[in-house]
Formats: sequence, structure tokens, C-alpha cells
Amino acid sequence: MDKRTDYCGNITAKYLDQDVTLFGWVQRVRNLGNLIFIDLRDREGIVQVVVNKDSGEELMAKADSLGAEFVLEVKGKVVKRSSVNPNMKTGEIEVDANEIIILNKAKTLPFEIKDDLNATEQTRWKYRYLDLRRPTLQKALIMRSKILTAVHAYFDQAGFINIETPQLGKSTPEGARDYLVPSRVYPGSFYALPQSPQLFKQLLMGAGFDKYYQVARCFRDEDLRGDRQPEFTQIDMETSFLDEQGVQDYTEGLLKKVMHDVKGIDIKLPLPRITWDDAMNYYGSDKPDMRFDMKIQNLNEVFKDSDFKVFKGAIENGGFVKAIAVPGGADAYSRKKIEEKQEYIKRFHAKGLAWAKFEDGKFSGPVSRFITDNEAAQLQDIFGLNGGELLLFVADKWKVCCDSLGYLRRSIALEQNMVDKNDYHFVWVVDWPLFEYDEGDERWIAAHHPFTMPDDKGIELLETEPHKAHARSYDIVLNGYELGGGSIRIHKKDIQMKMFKALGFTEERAYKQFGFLLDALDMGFPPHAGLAIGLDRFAMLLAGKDNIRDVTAFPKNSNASEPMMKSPAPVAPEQLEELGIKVDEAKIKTKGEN
RNA sequence: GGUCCAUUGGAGCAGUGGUUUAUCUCGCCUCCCUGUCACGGAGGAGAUCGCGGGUUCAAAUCCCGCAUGGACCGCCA
Repeated sequence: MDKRTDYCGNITAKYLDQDVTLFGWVQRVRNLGNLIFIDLRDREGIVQVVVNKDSGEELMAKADSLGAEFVLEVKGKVVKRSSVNPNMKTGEIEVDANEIIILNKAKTLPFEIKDDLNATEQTRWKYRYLDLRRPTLQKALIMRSKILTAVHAYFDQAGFINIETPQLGKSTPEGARDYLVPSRVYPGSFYALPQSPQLFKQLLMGAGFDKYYQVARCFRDEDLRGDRQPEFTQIDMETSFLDEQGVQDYTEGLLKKVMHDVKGIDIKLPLPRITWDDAMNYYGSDKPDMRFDMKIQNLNEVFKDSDFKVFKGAIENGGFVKAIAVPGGADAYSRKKIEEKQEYIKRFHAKGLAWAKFEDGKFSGPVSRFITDNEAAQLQDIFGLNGGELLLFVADKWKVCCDSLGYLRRSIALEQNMVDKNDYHFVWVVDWPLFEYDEGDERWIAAHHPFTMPDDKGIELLETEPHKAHARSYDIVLNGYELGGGSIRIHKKDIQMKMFKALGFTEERAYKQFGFLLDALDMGFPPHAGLAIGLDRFAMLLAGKDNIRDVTAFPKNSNASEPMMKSPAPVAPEQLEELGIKVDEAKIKTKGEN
């Protein structure tokens, strides 16, 4: 077994007077002349090693020669400190060294190993193995491991079967762009890496594994964001014979266990639910952040006879006047800051941002002169104004109002510290539209995916007015992030075919792409439903990070390359030849050294 | 595909046309120090200011292009 007595960070008073063997990295050496302190670090923390004249000249010389990040084996005796450091877990004791073995030296590192470092991300990615030595990242990855442990324990205990599905699959036209893998055996043909195990897990229901789960790696060749990597991990589940409530119950049980085991937080079940319509109308988002209130209000009734052209015009054109009231915003937001916000919401196609401040019982600001006494009274009532509020109005099409005010609501709440970082507020978003309009392709596409069951009314609407149909799908949202989503799936061939047709597939094309599924549905396929949770986002939120790269050991940068190994990279001509692939030289992008 | 921001010793920054032999903090090297823990003290080394071009008597500084990194939009069923 281990030569190591325990991790450095675990050497507390319980080891007092014992001889210990430790392994670790030199965090810092403090040489006081005839007394040398060495902070020895490993993944669990730091312990102080002490060497002095009594340790012998040889040991003193060796301790003096140590540099940052040298790798040591230290043997010594745990003793009480003469001056305790209450800020350290191991601060009551120190290790009086009698032997130090330098296992490896380190040259001067590109940056220091500490949490409050200010190295640029560029430097951090290049030396990711050093970056990962930082305690905050060690903690984040250890937390991610704990989440997975809880997940496996939960599903095993609940009778779910863990089944792996292929990584080498087939490209399908719907959804995100696929990562392709060329076939050597069939030159000119390609596997696609899975965007999710969706069809495989449905087919496993057809096979009779009525409770399935998998921690599945998924791939999408789309541009990156702080909460999006080209490869990511889903906690994927599927069940037969359960309805929405059944799937949500299992999901809630899972979330409760993870929150308990990982964060020591007991969440209250059942989790709250909100319809998609309400989420959009009151929070301006299909993934509402419920940690704070500041609801968006519809003011069409208030301003239906308004003298303000902008408000009146929006309403007359079938649009809306909506607003939020920011508590304390009258002082916190200058004209300049509001104008910055106005500039930002132009990306949601908002034409402007009207505003008014409510202080001492009356409105001020550019819009205030259009607000009649009657309207002012209504506004006070609707928003429950107490004074000091900033009202932000957007008058536009429904979607523009929602997007703009949804953004303003959340960004202002975060700026004004209206949100407790340690608060975890889950919410189900239910009753989604089945389709959404793709402005680019000018066609209707599945809001969730093409295998989602419409509700009863939606099935009837499929052939007549499909865009009015609602879906039996549900998202689980945490603190403004889409944590996961799922749905009741279509298990009848005729409904699935109607769905494909509503998406613009011909019958031939539907068979060509998804014939195996249509066949399967026709051979005794059980009703089934499932859900998938994004592990990376979950870990990010529980670790209190705002970027999934901080919970991913070796992430890709925003250009989808990995700056340490420098992937992707060209391959040898022979490899291409074997695959029957010729590269278009004109498309090659020269990449500089990073 | 688009918009914006950044790039200055090993790391992070200051420096908006000329008293700058480029600032400060950390790190690094040498010496001193027996209770430090962000140890302290003294001294020292280390930079063709991302690359290429232009404007100017003069460019880290202004302009153009490129590269790299980041944020955002598009995209992400």
C-alpha cells in the first residue's frame, strides 16, 4: 500500500508525535537563516515542514536549495507549533523533517501556483497541467467526481441499467453540425460522433431495458461559449411506462441526492414549475433565474391610450409595452449606464430603452412627461413602488420585449448583487411549443427534437397548424442556466411520420434517414420518456464558476482548439491517402504558434 | 461569418507623439536573518513594447493589414 501516511492537507493534530511520510510540491520556502520553513502542497492542502540547525547541516543545505514546485518526499515527526496559524487546517502542527528526498526539480514556472493568480487565460491554457495544480481547480474537479459518484449510486439504487451506446454513429440532418470521422473501410463514408445518445436510448426502450442511464460524452461542431464546449457530458436517462411526473420525480430524486452529497444542501421537493409562456412573459427567458423576483410586467392595459408615440405605436402594431422596476435603481443607474444598457439590447433588435425614475412619489426622467397621473397610479400599484426604483420600458414585438427585458433583469440583478451565490433555485419549465421558426432557413424546426410527443391537441394540429402545437417536454433550469431537458417521446409510427412531415420531410426521406426508428416503433414499442442533464454546467454551477472550462480538465479554447497539445492538427499524407481524402489547400487556415 | 476588447522582462500591469537609460507588484539570482506562514532586510539580473507595413524630424503611443487570446451576435434539434 501507500508509503504516504496521508495527504499534506490532512496532517492535523491527530498525527501529533507520529512519524509521517509525505509527498508533495513545494509551495513556498521561507528561509530565516538558521530556520527554514517549507510549505508542502498536495491536492488536499498545505502542511508546514520545518528544518533547523538541529536537523543537521546536510538537511539545512538541502532545504535551502529547494525551489518552488520541487517534488519532495518528506519524512519527519508531527510536532506542535510554537506559533499556531488559525487560518490553516493544518495550522496547529508542523512536520519536523528528518529526511527530504528531492524527487524532481522544477525550473521557474510561467506563473505561480495560487488561486488569486492573474495570468491570462492564454498562458493558463498553454500550461494547463500547472493551472490544474491550483487549489480552486483541484476542488472543482474533485467536486465533479463527487457528482458522478452520487449519480451512479442513485441510478443503481433506483434500478437503472447503465448501458453504453456507440460513439461512432451516423450523421443526421437535424440539429447541430456533426463531428465526422472518416471510414477507412468505406472510403468516402463517415461516422458521426453522437450529439446525444437520443435514438439509441429510445431503441433501448424498444429492447425492454425500461430504465436506462448513461454518463454519455456528446459532440457538437458549433461555436463555443462560456457554457458550451464542442465535447461535453450528459447524464442521460430514459424510462418506459412513465409520464412527465414519473420522469420528473426520478430527476428530482437525483438532484436532491447530488445537492446533499456534494454541497450538503437539502433541497425541497417537489421543485416549482412554470409554464414556458409564464417564463417568457414574467422572466423574459426560457431558462429563468428564479433567485430573485423583479418580474417583467405587461403594461399594454396601462398605456393603451398613451400620448407617448413609441408606446402607443407598439401596442397598435400588435406589440407590447413591458417593463421591470429595479429597486434602488434610481441611484444606482446614471443616464450613461442606462444608455450602455440600451446599446446592448440592440442586439435583440430593440429600438430603444425608455426609462423613468420613481422618487419622492413622482416620476422623473425622459419618459416621465408622458406618464399621466392615472398611469402613474397604475404603475405604482403594478410594481408596488416604494421609491428609489428605476423603471425600464421596452415597447416592441413580443419576442424583442422578452429578450431585452429578460437580459436587463438578470444582468442588473447580478450587477447589483441581488443574487446570493450560494442559493440554488431549481425550476421546471413545462408546456413548451413543439416548433420554433428558423429565421435563417425560413422553416419550422423542432423546438426540442423531432421525437418529442405533442400534447393531445398538438397531435391534431400536426397536419393543420403545427406551429400552434405544444410539446410534452420539460426543462430543468438552475439559476438561469438550462441544466437539462427531456420529453415524452413519440412511440407510435403514425405520429412520428406526421411529425417528420410537419418538419418538411417527404415520406421517402423520413424512411431513408430514420427508417430503423419507424420500423422499430411498429414492432411493439413501449411508451417512453426521458431526460438528460448537462454535467458540465451542473458542475460549473455547484463549483461557483461561470465557465465550464473551469470544471473541464482539458478544455478547448473559444476557437475550438486545445492550446496545450495544439489540436486539431494536420495529419500525415499517408493517413489521408488511406482514407481516400484530399484536402482543399485553399481552405487551409494558417495557424500561428500560440 | 460578424461586432467589440486585449497583446509591454518569467507572470500581471503603468505608460495617448519627445526629460522614459519604459513604471510598479510578484517571481528569479546573490548575501544577511531561529518562529515564519503573502516572512523580513540589502543588492542584482532580466524587455529588439505580438508580427508586417505606413504617417512623422521623432512611434510602445497615431493609421492599415495580419496573428493569437477573450467576450458577444449568428450558430447550438
